[in-house]
Amino acid sequence: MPELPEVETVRRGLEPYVRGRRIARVTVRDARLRWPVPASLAHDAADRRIERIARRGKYLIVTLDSGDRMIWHLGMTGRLLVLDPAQPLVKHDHVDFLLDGDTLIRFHDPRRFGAVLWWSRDENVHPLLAGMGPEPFDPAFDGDYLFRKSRGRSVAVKNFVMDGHIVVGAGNIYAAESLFRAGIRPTRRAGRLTRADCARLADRIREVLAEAIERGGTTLRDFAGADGASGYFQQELSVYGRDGEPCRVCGTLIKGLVLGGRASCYCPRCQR
DNA sequence: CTGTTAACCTGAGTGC
DNA sequence: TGCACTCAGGTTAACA
Repeated sequence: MPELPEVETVRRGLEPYVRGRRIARVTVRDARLRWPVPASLAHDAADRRIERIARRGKYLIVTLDSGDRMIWHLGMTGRLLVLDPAQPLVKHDHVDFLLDGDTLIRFHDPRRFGAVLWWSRDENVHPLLAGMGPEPFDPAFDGDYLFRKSRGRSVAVKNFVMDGHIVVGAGNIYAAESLFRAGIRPTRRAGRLTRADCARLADRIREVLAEAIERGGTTLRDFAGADGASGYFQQELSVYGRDGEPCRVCGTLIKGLVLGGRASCYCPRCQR
């Protein structure tokens, strides 16, 4: 479910509720997530104060006053909701963070592709975050960067853009949408992009992600912000999930195909 | 190194 | 109503 805009929406929703708050109790009901929730996490996080919550790619990083951090990831179906502590449990409510006794942050994840991990202050870099590409809004991410990185690469540009080693945060939806706006077919080999293509693509990736954040993300099925509200960017989608429907720009039927094992859509006329 | 595929897991939707 | 089947927003392990 969540790509960068959805994770950022959750981060912004959580921030006012968690910043400066003390963790009274952590309850792990099911530790079997993408990686097991460390057995010591509940004890180690208890009584710590949350200094801030940041985002790196699709990971949320919760810094504690001890200097240790937690890494939260939503996988495909994860939710992090701010709730009243009396909120009844439902299926797939795997981890609770009770703050100062009156605010509950609840991690809910049917498919369990998400993660709740510990990042010790003794570890400078966490293995999951090492080797990640730049943030799309980092000045280091621009057309020149994309051009350099794509030289000699035969992979389809859509898979290239979704590769977290190249740039973080663009998943299946926003990769498709960025390529539409840039007028580039998802099947084009990355190494065949011109300098101008790369400049346009970098700009459109940033643009699409920024607009989606403004709309509170894209809700297709599962996604909800920390307050449980849906996003609205799905109304703005030009190609994702529109296989067989007319292009909003030229009327040509949107084409679907599978790239790197993922469903992809593009307009055969607008994208070359 | 690059590139491709399957795998992890559950639920929703479709067609018979 | 039930069953078999497909697909889903992410990521990585295993392979050629």
